[in-house]
Amino acid sequence: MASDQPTTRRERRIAARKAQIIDAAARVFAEKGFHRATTREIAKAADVSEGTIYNYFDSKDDLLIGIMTRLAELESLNEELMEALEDDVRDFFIAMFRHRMDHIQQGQKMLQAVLPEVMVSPELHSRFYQQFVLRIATLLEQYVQARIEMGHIRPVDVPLTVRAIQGMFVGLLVLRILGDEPLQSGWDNMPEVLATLVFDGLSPREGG
Amino acid sequence: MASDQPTTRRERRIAARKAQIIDAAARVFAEKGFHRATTREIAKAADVSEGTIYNYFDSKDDLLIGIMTRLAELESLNEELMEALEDDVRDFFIAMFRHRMDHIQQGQKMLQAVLPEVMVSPELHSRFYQQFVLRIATLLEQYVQARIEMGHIRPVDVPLTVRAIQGMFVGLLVLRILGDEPLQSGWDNMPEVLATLVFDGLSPREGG
Amino acid sequence: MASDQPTTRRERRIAARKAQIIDAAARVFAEKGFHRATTREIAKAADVSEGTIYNYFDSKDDLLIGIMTRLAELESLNEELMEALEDDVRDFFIAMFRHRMDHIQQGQKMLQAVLPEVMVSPELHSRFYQQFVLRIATLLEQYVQARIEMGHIRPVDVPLTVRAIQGMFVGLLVLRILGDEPLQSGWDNMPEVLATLVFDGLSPREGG
Amino acid sequence: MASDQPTTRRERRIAARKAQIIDAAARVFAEKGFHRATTREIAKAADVSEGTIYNYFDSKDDLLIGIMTRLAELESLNEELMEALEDDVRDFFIAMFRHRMDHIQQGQKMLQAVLPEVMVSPELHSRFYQQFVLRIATLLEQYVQARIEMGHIRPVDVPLTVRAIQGMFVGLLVLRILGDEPLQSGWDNMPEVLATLVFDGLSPREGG
DNA sequence: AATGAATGAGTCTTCATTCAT
DNA sequence: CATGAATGAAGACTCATTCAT
Repeated sequence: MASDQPTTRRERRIAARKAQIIDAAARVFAEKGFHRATTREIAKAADVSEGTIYNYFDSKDDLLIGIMTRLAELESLNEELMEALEDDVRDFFIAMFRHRMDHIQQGQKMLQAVLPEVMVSPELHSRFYQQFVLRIATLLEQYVQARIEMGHIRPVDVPLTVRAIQGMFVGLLVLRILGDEPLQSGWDNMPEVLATLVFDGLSPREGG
Repeated sequence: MASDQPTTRRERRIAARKAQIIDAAARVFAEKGFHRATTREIAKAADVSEGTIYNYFDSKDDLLIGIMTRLAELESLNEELMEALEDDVRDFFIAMFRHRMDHIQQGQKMLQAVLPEVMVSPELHSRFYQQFVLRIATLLEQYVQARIEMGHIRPVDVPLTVRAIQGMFVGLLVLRILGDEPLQSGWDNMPEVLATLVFDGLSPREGG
Repeated sequence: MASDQPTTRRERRIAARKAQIIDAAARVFAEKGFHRATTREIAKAADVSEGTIYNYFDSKDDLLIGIMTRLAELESLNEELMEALEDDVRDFFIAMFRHRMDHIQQGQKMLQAVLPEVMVSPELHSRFYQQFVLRIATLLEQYVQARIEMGHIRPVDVPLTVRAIQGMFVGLLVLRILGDEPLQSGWDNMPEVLATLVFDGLSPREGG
Repeated sequence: MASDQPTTRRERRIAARKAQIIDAAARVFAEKGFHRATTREIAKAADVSEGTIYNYFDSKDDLLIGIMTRLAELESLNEELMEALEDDVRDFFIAMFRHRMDHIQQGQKMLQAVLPEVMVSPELHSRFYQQFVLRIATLLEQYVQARIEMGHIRPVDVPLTVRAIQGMFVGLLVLRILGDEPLQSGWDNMPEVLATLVFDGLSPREGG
């Protein structure tokens, strides 16, 4: 399913270098922002020369694309979560929430590097939106729609409800970036809190 | 009630100029991002010279602060919403949601200008966080806590639940910036959707 | 002898304003240097508006010319010193030295404002040189030449010797500007020291 | 004897580039003055790009510091002159005068670049004063004091006398910068003239 | 005659990108 | 492939000067 497993020694070396540079870039971008980060800093953080960066990436912008691509590879929503699809609705939500929270936590550096720039650059809007928002939104819409029809979820405006949930993740990421303390220390409890908030709201009234 | 009504002719002229420049800056920042926006563009958008900008603001950074300050002035959460405090819980939430959605819509340009930069500049983190997140969060926490004690809201982890709700607003703003279509066209219906999602989740089970 | 004694009330007012502005300019130039001094600062120091400066002077450069002119007016070498011309040679030198040292002390602000800029701007070179160096040099040359012929001064290379003496004054001004402490506190004794040095020489009196 | 001989190829290349840029800067500063000189001009004069300048110097100000440092390196007062210390007093003075005059002539561009700015910038005052004035002054004071005690020099106010001599050099540099013609053409004769003036004095030999 | 807001040309400085070694 | 010095375009900011009030 993954497109190109690097097989040859050469390909593996190249992939490793790219990863090394992307990691450094993500770290520096996250810390100082895309524009305040200089290629010099990134080179130093990656422990290579500035010139080397340009042997692997076309431009500074391309580094950002690289981070997004890397981030997308880490997205394994499908496999892990698909298994929970058949679970009880509530359990599925908890699983999904946990999955997203973990994902945000792991990828925070990269998301923090990418998100602000994405919000600002129309050319990146759709790339990011498609890659990270729409795919999940579509999936969720299908799921919710199906469960509504099965009577497991109260009838709601599906697209908007899904946006609200999606938005919550994005917003929690932003609050995290802004350094919100309760969120920081309570992060691990969020899946349950969200499940209670969202799911009990979605579930049909007891005794209905 | 407003602290300093500019009274003299001179003060009014200065305030007008500042507003004129801030509006232009917000527009340009929103469109191209803080760093890609040039002072020349802002000057042109404001129909003044570059030099004039610096007669009213210390630096480009200061323009951003100016936008935040302006945004904060538009915050009138208290007055309008306080009246709804005694309403039925559900009605209050709808009122609040509507209020926030309107606010986001009106201030989108400015928020779009400010938010990405705020996420990226540690010095701005706390300023923005205190001004736009924490104040509302604190208010909501108090409200929710009180209503829990009155039995109008199910016992929940108050701080985290409030973060989830706050996050939703922030996240919806981000999705809006990213150009999400369903959100765009369904924006006016969001208050009800959110109320259903969030409130019915908070309300104690019927017959409980 | 002075060209235009301002007689009418109007002329006196104008002259007063010019003096007020020139004083301020000299102070600010002396403190921060011509280029680092802004017209705004000068205006503030003169307690007028920036615009007013331009009602009395054509440009910032013109202010410098104004200071030089003012400085030249203070030069009254002739009158006071001419009386000493017939004195004993040694007494004349002491009188002259004292006169120059006083002059430097009084006009330091203005000289400090003017000299560095004069050294740097070829257009000002000759103006300053003619006004403040050559006139005195010529006078001294004539005096020394005459006294040599009278046997009161040892035969020397007159032009170069006079340059050396002139240079001493200029150089002492520079050292003063640089903040040399012994010079500062011993300034009043300099005339005698210089007279001993220049007139008697360092070598012990023969047969003394 | 010089502290750090650049040994590696890299160090030599860097030192050469710095020298190349400093020379250009000194030329341009001397001609137009520090503030009227643009980095663009300096770059052109040094035959490098503007950016390259900043690879070797932190700022335009730093170029001035660089010139001063370079100038200080050329100061070899000690070695060459120390040998003359034991000479006849008159011969020592001639040697010193010749040394200083040569030094001024060689370093005129750099001095002309540095001196006016030094007079104007309090931060540079002491740096220059210590480096170029005080060191020599102290040396001279010691010498004169010793010779007075040996009876080779008439008892005088040592610090002030030394200032007068120091001032003469500085002043002659200034007159040279101002384009004084007799000085220009007679420069090579100045050491003898100065020696006669300072050491013998103007007064005719008693009993001569 | 005085004011001071508006102007915009001019400058230092940064930094992504290139390329000779 | 790696390097890092060189490049120069671009941009924030300053400030002498003007002019409407």
